[in-house]
Order: sequence, then structure tokens, then C-alpha cells
Amino acid sequence: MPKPNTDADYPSVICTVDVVLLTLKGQSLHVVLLRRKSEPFMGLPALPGGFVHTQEDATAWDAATRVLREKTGIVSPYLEQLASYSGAERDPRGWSVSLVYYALVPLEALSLQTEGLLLAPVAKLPKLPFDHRRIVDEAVARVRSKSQYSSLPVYLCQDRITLPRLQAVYEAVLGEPINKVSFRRKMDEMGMLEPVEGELEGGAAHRPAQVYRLKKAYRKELSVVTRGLNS
Amino acid sequence: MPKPNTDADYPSVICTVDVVLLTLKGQSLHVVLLRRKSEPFMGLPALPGGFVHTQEDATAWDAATRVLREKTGIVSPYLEQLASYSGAERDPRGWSVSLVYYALVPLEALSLQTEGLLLAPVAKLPKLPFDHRRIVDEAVARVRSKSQYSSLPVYLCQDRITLPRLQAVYEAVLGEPINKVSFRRKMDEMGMLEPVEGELEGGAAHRPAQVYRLKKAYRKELSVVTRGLNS
DNA sequence: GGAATAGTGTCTCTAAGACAGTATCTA
DNA sequence: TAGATACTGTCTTAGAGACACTATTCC
Repeated sequence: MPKPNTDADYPSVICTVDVVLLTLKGQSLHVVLLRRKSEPFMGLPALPGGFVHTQEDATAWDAATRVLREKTGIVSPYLEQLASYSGAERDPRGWSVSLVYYALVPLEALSLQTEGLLLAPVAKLPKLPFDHRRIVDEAVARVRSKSQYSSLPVYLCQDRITLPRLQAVYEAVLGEPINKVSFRRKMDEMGMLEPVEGELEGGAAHRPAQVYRLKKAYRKELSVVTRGLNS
Repeated sequence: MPKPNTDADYPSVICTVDVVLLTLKGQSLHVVLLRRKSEPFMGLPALPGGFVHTQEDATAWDAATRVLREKTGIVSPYLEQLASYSGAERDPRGWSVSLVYYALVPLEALSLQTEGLLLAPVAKLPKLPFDHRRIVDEAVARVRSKSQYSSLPVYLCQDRITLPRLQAVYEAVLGEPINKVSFRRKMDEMGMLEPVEGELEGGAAHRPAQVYRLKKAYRKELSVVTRGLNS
């Protein structure tokens, strides 16, 4: 088994990836947790994660994608690096690095059948192992921050969406109301949505809303405005 | 020598820290590079970096601080995590993770005596080893982006500064002119500078400029405004 | 006094928010 | 037709940029 080639042969480092998988349930952000099946912290709910498999994973992004697929069945979410967390104290097994990614998925993409899969509201997290509490908090802060000036929250939605429902999603993520006119101006400016001609979401006792979908060019890309939603 | 405790005994991972040390020389950002003294890429200019020393370094931040001190003599700059770069291909020795930090220092803090220390303008980088080119580019992008709405560029200055000179620093970092009135309004809003009573920077054939310094509370903190410099 | 840059008052212009109007559905 | 929400036109307001004016130095 190869050993890393360090200049002074230092004890090597435990390298893992963890994924903060966020979704919207009701009006609040939730994070997906899994019960740990091994020590340390066996039985505690934790972020989906695992060791980097240096033979299989060409990059950490590949590793995060693999972990997500293996542990939650999710295949191609919006997945982006959050940061890395490292140090001697965070894992009882030794000096460790966790390369952390965050992902956004619509609730419907989760098969809650999966063994041991939990959904915890980010505002009220259970006791988490390692530094997972801090990691979730920072992921949520990142998502809130990026949502101010980008289309990030659309990845919490399925492909067909109306503007009133999308606004509610933004408001849930940001935790505050948004001006309707400004919101619509911004969405228009970002230009990532296109109306589905003739398709309206009716069924309620009022004017039905136009149904939109992401333009093809934006299916996996973020759209950004310079001045934000100013909320 | 311990070996990491991986679930399937995967070959372990090379873990290093690298620092993108930026400074302002003339009117442009420069990055500090060091000639590599060992393989791979011996002789090429590269980012200051080194292996994480799991016995000495409690955290990656500690490792970055140590690397900076050992390789450049810099002691307490503004130092923040940029991102991590990892994968099978980036280092010929094997699957590697580099935990990358960026730091800003005034040019005067650099002792350019240091053996093999080079200053390269970020707009015209020499050939760099590994993925250091990409890393520098992303660090510069981060610094530009944060400079839009924060006091980050003050860490490129010494402790006494005038507003006209600070504006020139911002303009050098951002690469575009800034409106003088708006700039002063923003600096005032951030409230991190205090005039040094009675101290003026004269010596030229015009009205002298008021000298300012960072308020104590901001000596190591960033100041942020919500709406940016809008430049 | 002239030249030069520091510093400030104020107008303009852009973009966000407020408000109220019209549109279109169900019951 | 009443009630509800979708959508839009337009006024108000806040903040960034433009411009010009005053201030203060050296020569």
C-alpha cells in the first residue's frame, strides 16, 4: 500500500468528503442526515460522507458525487464546493481533512425510503458529530448569501415553476419577504426562465399563474445579477 | 509511522498547504513566488507551500501560517482560506489535496532579500507548476470580488494612509476608476478609519491630505458594506 | 497669484420599493 | 358577481455618479 511522500515522513492525513444536502420542506430549509453505521459516533445522525477513494475518484468532486449517489441515490444535483475543514482535533482517529460540498435538490428528488435517512430543519439541528454543526451552519450561510444575487434557489424546485411559488422559495431561503415587483424584475433580468407557452397553473379561485421552466442554457448553470435582490 | 484508517485501506493522500501571498507593487497586484528546491518541478517558481505537519500544526490555518513564516518571514498578515484543490492528476506524486490560503501584505512587509523570492504581476504570470496558475487566478478573482464591498484592500497598505492613496489602491485592485465622492461615502460608512488628529501628508504643491489609521477594532477584521462600491 | 490636488455640497440618474390598478380564475 | 391571487404601470425614495466649487499647500 503506497504511503504519501512527505518531506519528513509525517503521519499522514485522513481525507474525506462530506456533503451538505439541502432541500426545502414546507417553508424552511432542511438538511439530509444519515445515521452513522460505524465508529466513531456510531448511531448519531451525520452528513453523508466518506473517504476519498484514490483509485476510483479522479477529483474530490467525483468523490462527493459518488458519496451522494451511494448514500442517498441522488444523481445530478447542483453541487459546489463549500470549503475544507481540517485539523488534529476534529476527528478522534487523527489529523483529518474534510472536503465539503453542498448540494440543493427539490424535496421530491429525495427517496425518503432510504435506510436511516433523516431530514432536519437547519434552524433546529440535532446533536451532530465532528464539526458537522458548524459545517451545516456555514453551508446555510453560503446558500443564503448566494441567493441574494443569483438563481441558486431554483435548484430547490422542480423543472416547472410559477413566479409566485419561486418567490415563496426565495423568501423561505432568505427568511424574509421580498418585494414582488423587484423580484419579478430581477428574474426577468437574469433571463434564465422561459414561459411554457399556454401552460398555466390553475385550480384555485383566482387568476392562474404562468408556468415557467429553466432555459436550456441554465439547466446546470447559475445566473447572477450585479445588484442583488436587496432584501 | 501511522497510516490513516480508511474503510478499504485506500492509498492515502498527499496533504499540503499553499499560500497565495499578494501585494501591490506600483499600480498592480503581484504574487509572491519561490523557486522550488526539490522535485517535482525543481527550479520553477511556485506558490509558497509545504506538507501539513500533523505533529506541529493543529489546524490547516496553523500550517499556512507556519509555511508563510518559514518561507517568507511574514508573520501576521490577513490570511484566509481560499479553497482546496485536489485530485489524482494535479501532483505527479499521487492523489493530493492542497489547502490554499490567500494573504495580503503591504509591499514593505516583504524582505525581498529572501533567497529565491520572486514577485510576479498577476496579469502576467510565468509558467507555474501543478495547478498554481489556476489557484492564483482564483485568488485574485476572490480578492477583487471581496474588494467590491469590503475593506480588504486596506491590508495591502501600511497602518497610516490617506484617502486619495487608499482610493488608488482600490483602483489598482479592481482595475478600474472609482468615483471619488462615492468612495469617500463608503469609507465613511464602513467606519473603520479614524483620522490621526493634526497629521497631514504634505510635501507636494497642493493641499495636504488627512492621514488616517485603522480603528483598533478593525486591526484584523474586515469591514463590509451591503451595497458595494458599485464600480 | 497660479497650479495642483484635497475635500465637500448638490444635482442627476438609476434602480429598488410602495401602491394601486387591471386580469382572470372558482364558487 | 364576489373573492382571491396573478400580473403590471407608475410614483416615491434611496443611493451611486457627475460636476463644480471651496480649501490649502508649494512655488
